[in-house]
Formats: sequence, C-alpha cells, structure tokens
Amino acid sequence: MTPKRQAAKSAAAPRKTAATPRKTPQQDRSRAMVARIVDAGQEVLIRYGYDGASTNRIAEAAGISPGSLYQYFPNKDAVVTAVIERYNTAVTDRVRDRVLANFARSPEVAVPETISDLLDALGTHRELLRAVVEQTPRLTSGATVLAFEQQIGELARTALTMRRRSVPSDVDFDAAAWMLVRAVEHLTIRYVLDSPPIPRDRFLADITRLVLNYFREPLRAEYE
Amino acid sequence: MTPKRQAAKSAAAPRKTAATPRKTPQQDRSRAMVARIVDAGQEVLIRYGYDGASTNRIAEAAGISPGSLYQYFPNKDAVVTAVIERYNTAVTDRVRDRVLANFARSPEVAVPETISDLLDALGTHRELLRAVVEQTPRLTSGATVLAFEQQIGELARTALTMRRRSVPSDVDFDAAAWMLVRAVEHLTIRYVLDSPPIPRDRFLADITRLVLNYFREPLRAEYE
Amino acid sequence: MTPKRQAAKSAAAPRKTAATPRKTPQQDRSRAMVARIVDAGQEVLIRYGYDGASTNRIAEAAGISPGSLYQYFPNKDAVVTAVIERYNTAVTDRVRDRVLANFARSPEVAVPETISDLLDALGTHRELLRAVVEQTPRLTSGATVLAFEQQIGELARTALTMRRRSVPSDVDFDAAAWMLVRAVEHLTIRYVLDSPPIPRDRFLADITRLVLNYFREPLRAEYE
Amino acid sequence: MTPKRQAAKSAAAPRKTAATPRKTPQQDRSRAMVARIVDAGQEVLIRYGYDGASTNRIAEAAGISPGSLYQYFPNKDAVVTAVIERYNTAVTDRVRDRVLANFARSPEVAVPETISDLLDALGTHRELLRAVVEQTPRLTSGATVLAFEQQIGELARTALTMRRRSVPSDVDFDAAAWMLVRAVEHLTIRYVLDSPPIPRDRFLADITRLVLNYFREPLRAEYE
DNA sequence: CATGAATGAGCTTTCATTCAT
DNA sequence: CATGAATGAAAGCTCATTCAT
Repeated sequence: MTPKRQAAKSAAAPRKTAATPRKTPQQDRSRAMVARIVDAGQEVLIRYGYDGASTNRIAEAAGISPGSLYQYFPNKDAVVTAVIERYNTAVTDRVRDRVLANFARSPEVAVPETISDLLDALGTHRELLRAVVEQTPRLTSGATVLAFEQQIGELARTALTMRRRSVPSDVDFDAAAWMLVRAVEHLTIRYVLDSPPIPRDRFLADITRLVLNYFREPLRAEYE
Repeated sequence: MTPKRQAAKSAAAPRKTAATPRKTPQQDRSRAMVARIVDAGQEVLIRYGYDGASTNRIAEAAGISPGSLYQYFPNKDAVVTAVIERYNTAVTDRVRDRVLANFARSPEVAVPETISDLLDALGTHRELLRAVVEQTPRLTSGATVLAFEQQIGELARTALTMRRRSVPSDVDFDAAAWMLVRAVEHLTIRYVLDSPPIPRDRFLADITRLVLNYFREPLRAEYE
Repeated sequence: MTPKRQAAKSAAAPRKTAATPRKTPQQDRSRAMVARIVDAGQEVLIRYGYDGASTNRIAEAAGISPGSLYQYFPNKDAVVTAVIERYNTAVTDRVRDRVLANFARSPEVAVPETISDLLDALGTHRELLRAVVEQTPRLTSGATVLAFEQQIGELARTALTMRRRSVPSDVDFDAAAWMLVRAVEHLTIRYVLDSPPIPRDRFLADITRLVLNYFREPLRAEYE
Repeated sequence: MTPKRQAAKSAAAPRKTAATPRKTPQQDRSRAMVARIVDAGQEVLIRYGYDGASTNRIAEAAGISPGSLYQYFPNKDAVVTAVIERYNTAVTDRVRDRVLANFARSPEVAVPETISDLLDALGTHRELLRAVVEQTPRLTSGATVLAFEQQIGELARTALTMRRRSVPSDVDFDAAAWMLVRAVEHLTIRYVLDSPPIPRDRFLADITRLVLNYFREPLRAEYE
C-alpha cells in the first residue's frame, strides 16, 4: 500500500562512469536526498498539516526509511524548517527579480506591478503558504520570515536611497522599510489566505496608495 | 499531590454579607473554576508553549485533577482557545474604549493616541501575545483574531463614515478598514514582539503617517 | 440540557397523611427509587451498550445524582445485574404461566404453544435481550441465566415426572431437563437475535420435533 | 523493564541451513511476532479477563513495548479477536477432521465419537473457552462463532445430503443443520463450562439421542 | 550508509466512586 | 438522605527517535 520505490539506479554503466567529471558525487547524492526529503515534507505538510506530518509519513513519501531521514536532518522540525526556508527563498528570489526589473520605472507602476506578482507567487501554493504562516512562528521565532523581510527590506532601502531626492527629508529609511515591507507582506498574505470580498484591482490600487502616499509630506492638522 | 481548592473569598464583609441576596453561588463557583483553569492555561502556555501545555500540566497548575478540568472544558484546545479569547477580549475592549474616548478629537491626535495605547496593551503580556500569535491560526483558523479585527474594523468603518466629508470619494470604506486595521494590528504586534531598532516615537509617528496619508488623494504620476 | 426533575412532592397534605395506612413509607420510597434506577439502567443499556452505560448516564436517566445511585446500588455492575435479573424474572414468569396453562394438553400442542410464547416474550425487547446475552456471562458467571434455566428446568422435570408412564425408562429426568431446557433456550434466543432464514412455523415445528422425538426409544442401529 | 526479544531460533541445522532457500525471513519474523502477541493476549485474557487485558499488559507479556504491539495490530480488540479466531480455527479444524474420519461409520457411532472429541477439544482450554464465550458477542457480533457454526453446519448439511435416502422427506436440511449444530455446540460448551452433575457417558448418550431421534418421523399425537 | 523494527515516554480522555456540603 | 463537584487511576494509542543488522 505504500510503494517503497527501491533504488532504481542500480544498473551500472562501468566504463563511462569514471570519465564523467562528477564533482563530489557523494555530495550530489546527499543534496539530491535532501531535496527529495524536502519535497516529501512539503507534500505531507500541505496534505496533513503540521501535526499530521509525522516523520514516518515524510520518510515514506520520500521513499526512504525513517532511519535514513535522520541521516540528513536532525529532527522533524529541521525538515519543516527546510521546507519553509526553501519556500521563502523561492518567493524572495522571485520578488527581488521583479523589483529589480522594475527599478527604472516610476513607483506608480513598479509598486502595483511587484505586488501583483507577489500575489501570484503566494497564490500558487496557497496551502503551503498557510502551513508556512501557521508554523513559521513556532519554529523559527521569526528568523525565517525575517530572511524574506530583511532581503526585501534591504532592497526597499536601496530603492529609497536611490530616490532620496524625491522623498521627504523626515523619512527614516530604515523605519520606513521595516514598516512598509511588513505591511505589504502581511496584507498580501492575508488577502491570499482570507479571500476578503475585495476585488484584486481594488486591492492593488489601495495597497499602492498606502505605500506611495506614505512618502508624501504629512498634512498639517487643520483644526482642533 | 492533589492540592484542594484554596479558600479565596476570605476577605469578609461582616455586616452586609448575610443580607446580600448573593444569587447562584453554584454559578459563581463554576465561573471561578473556569477562570482558574484559564489562568493556569495561560501560565502553562506562556511557560511551555502549546505542545508542552498538556492537560495534566494545566490541571496541576490550576490545583485540580485532570478529570475535573474536563468538567469545565471538553478538551485541551478548548482551554487554549479560552485563554486566547480572554486575551483578545481584553485587548479589544481596551482599544475600543480608547477609540471611543478619542472620537471627537482630530485624527492627527486620535490615531497615535490609540496606537500608543495598543502598544501598551500588547506589551503588558508580551509572552502571552507571542503564544497567542503562534497558536491562533491552528486553533481558530483566524476566527478569533478576526474577532478583534472585525470589531475594530467595524469601529474604523464607523469612524470613516462619520468623517466621510473629509475623505476622498474614491475610498472604499470596507476595503480601507480591512487594510488599515490589519496593517496597524500586524505592525504593532511585530513591533512589540520583534523589538526592531526603531524608537517608539518614531514608530508612532510613522504608523500615524501611514494611516492618515492613506486618505489623501493619490498623487498623479509625474513622469515615466 | 439534562432536566433534573427536582422533588415535586413537596406540597404537603398535613392532616390526611397520618391517616393513610402507609406501610413503611421509607421502604416504599426506596423500592420506587430502585425501580427507577433499574428502568434507567435498562434504557441506557439498550441505547448505549454495556461499555457506554456509565453510572453517570444511568443516574442522569433516572433523574438523580450519581452519588444517590450509590445509595441504592454498591456499584455499576449491581445495577446491570438488577436489570438482567428483572428481565429474567419477567420472562421466566411468563413462560412458567404458559407452561402451567398448557399442563393438561398433549405435548404435541403444549410444546409449540409454549415456545411460540417464548419467542414472543424474547422478541419484545430484542435489544435488551442482546445486551443481556452479551453481558450475562461476565457479570453473573451464569448464575442469573441459571435462575431461568433452573426454574424452567424444575418445571420440565415436574412435567416429565407426571407423565413418567409414557416416557421411556432409560430417560434420566434431570439430564433430560438440563439438556432440553438449555437447547430450547439457546435456540430460541439465537432465532430471535440472528434471524436465520427459517420461517417461524418451520422453526416451531422443528424445535417441537427435537423435543418430542427425544423421548422416543432410541432406534437400534441397523447395521455396521 | 523492557526485555528485549529472547533469541529463539538457536537450534542450528549446520549443514543444510545455508542451502535451504529460506524465503522471506522478514515475514517469518513478523509472523513469529504476531504469534507471540496472540500467545500473550491469550494468556492475559485468561488471567485478567477482557477488561483487565490492557494493551500494556499484553505487550509486557509478549516481551515487547506497547508501541510495537501496534505495529502488528491496529488496536486492542484486534488482538483479542485474533486470539478468539485462532482458538476457533483450532477447534473447528479438529472437529472437521474428526467428522471426516467418521464419515463412513454409522451415525450411531459417528455422532458420539465426534461430540466426545469436541468435549475434549473444548475442555483443553476451559478458561480460554470461557473468555471466548464471554467476549465473542461484543467483538464479532457473532461473526466468529458463526465461522465455526457455518463450517460445521456446512459439514452437517453435506452429511445429511449424502444420507438423504434414510432421512424423512419432511426434513429441511438447512433448518436442521442450523438447529442441530447450534444445539450441540451450545450444550457441549455449557457442559464443559458449567460442569453439571451429569456423567460424561450419560451426556454423550443423551446428546446423541437428541440428534439421531430428530431425524425420525414425528409421532402422531395419540390423544387430546 | 540504509533499513525499519522497536522503543517508551507521554498524551488526551473517561468514568466508577467518594465525600463535603 | 441528596447532591454533584472532584477525584485520580488507568486506559488506549502515537510518534520522534534510535540502533542492531
């Protein structure tokens, strides 16, 4: 009932093997194994949730024995953390690419463009996103999400610095980056997970306004 | 090993006591018991985290037997949920009070005032906040946090509606409330939990700017 | 959700009370209470089975507190035993009546008549019968069923003795009664509980044949 | 406290061992483990009864950890059922062998012969028989006992069919088999468990008479 | 290095029974 | 005598982790 997928690559190719410039085959095998386990972990995490994701199930999904799993990961949470990290990296990379691609454009275009892409990125694996959001705090005490937030925050700070001329002098770049990155991240995630009754266009327009208006001189209080 | 209930209501009120038609002592006892269990649950949750918060531990912390706990709560998660709900209610009530108290004031004053108080409220039980944030998604699939968000969201919508004259016509009140409430909530929580290197005043000023500027007419793109 | 049926008989009737020749009202109350508990026990036993029949549930069904139940029965099994005993007594009495009523008739008529009535008696509370059959062995190690078997066995022996002239001399009345009573009892119970694909008439005819033919001289083996 | 498996297979078979293509040692180990658990279950069941037969106790008696038990059985009742089934199979096989061995003989000889052997079979593990009889209804709703009854019933029907010439035409083979098999089974079990004051010879003679006389033409009622 | 059987601490939950009120 | 809150032993069962093979 649980196919064991036993080592398929047994049929050796004696001669040519030595020739191939196999760089550290050991490490390659290991890397592949790790990847397979992370794949399995992601699969199981999505299907069964954190509590249902037992190491036995992950090992089984990876086609290895539970004992072997522990050769690559010290414990269950390490696997889950790896899944989360890989996901974060993927999303971060994608967002960074998009930010860089839009670097030359005006903020009015670049911001909704980027967030739209972020919505797509997060929506691709909704259930994984849910699992990540639910488990991230317990596992990494924010460390991993920070990876995303820090990198993107860095980008944001850079972008701001480059445009510093058109930014009011009272803006603290660090604080602004911290705030906007988190706000955008959180709102986007909740939009994807909670599906509020707000059309996508409206959401994009509003979040863009939130970001761009932030950089305008604050209005003086008119009365009171 | 099984400490009997500690007599609490010792502070006597000599004269009037006999006269007061103290109704439903049964219910009082029961209420007190529930409160004690929720107290214990909170304590254990903070100290050991969700997974370490076994029913046995909670019962012991409450000074009752594991069996008694189940006379008041149907299962472990019910206890944890009660802890979270109580916390949410406390914070929500406090914020609502503050919002109402500032209703007449200008937004430039009311917004930082309110958020400052929210910071205080959340900071009072940092570790509990952490536990709540970590466990809420698994237990209530957002339902409880939504209790906060919805109530405060309602308030925000009301406030917006009352000032509708000074709000740009292109603002969708529902969408705006959804967004701003979540943004403020999340940023405040992260500020308390992550303690970023941003002075409190700066944070308050910036988040106020984020909120207030949102309601200004969007700037036309100047170039590109 | 669980109506407590609190003491209704509080409104006293001062004068007349003393006059009524109430024989040991204490004992009457007690007897009534026992009966109520046994009723409740039977109800719960039928609905939830032995394992699901907790003392709390029985007490609740009887409209009393679990503590009170223990004033009338020393433990759970005592209640269940009482239920079983009452059921056995009822069936036994009914069968005995029928046997006596048919005493003058020929066995060819009396036997199916009696068994038919037994079928009716057992079929009236099929689910109770099932519960009794399943639980009797564990609780009474046969003692209670024996009450039935012994009484009816006694009857059978008497009947046999009275007809001893027409019974072969090689019949041991005790052994025959033991055997036939048990055979009839068991077959009837299984017929009611298992509902085999045998018409009732056929069953009655066959079991009658089993009983009556038993009393004929055994046939000599003809060959071998 | 956690006795490791005791090396069993010590008796070596020096020469041939290496040669024999002993297939699936895995399965052998597993089978042996299952057998050991069933043994332990039987032991515990006899000693402590169903309710006292906790999985922990069974595991301990089997010399394994509670967790291991669940690698072989999904739950407690599965173990108990296995014990019952093994017992039933053993008795059934034995009886079937005996019936077949006596197939050619006259019923007057074969019937007591077979029942005598059944008495022996059941008497060998009296306490187990008691446990089985007490627990069978709750666990299998008769299914397992039916296994016995059906198999033997089948045999009986076959035997009847083969001798159909000497059986009165008014006999319904199915009904007769249903009835006689159950009657014999039940009487034998009760005889073993209750030890009534009936000598074994008498019991055998009487039950034989019960069975054989059943197949004679019913007597016409003489009077009434 | 892979395996997977074995581990066993620990969990949640139930329920017959008691006893202070 | 009634109450019912409280008890607490004990149950069935899971699963992250280990280790002999």
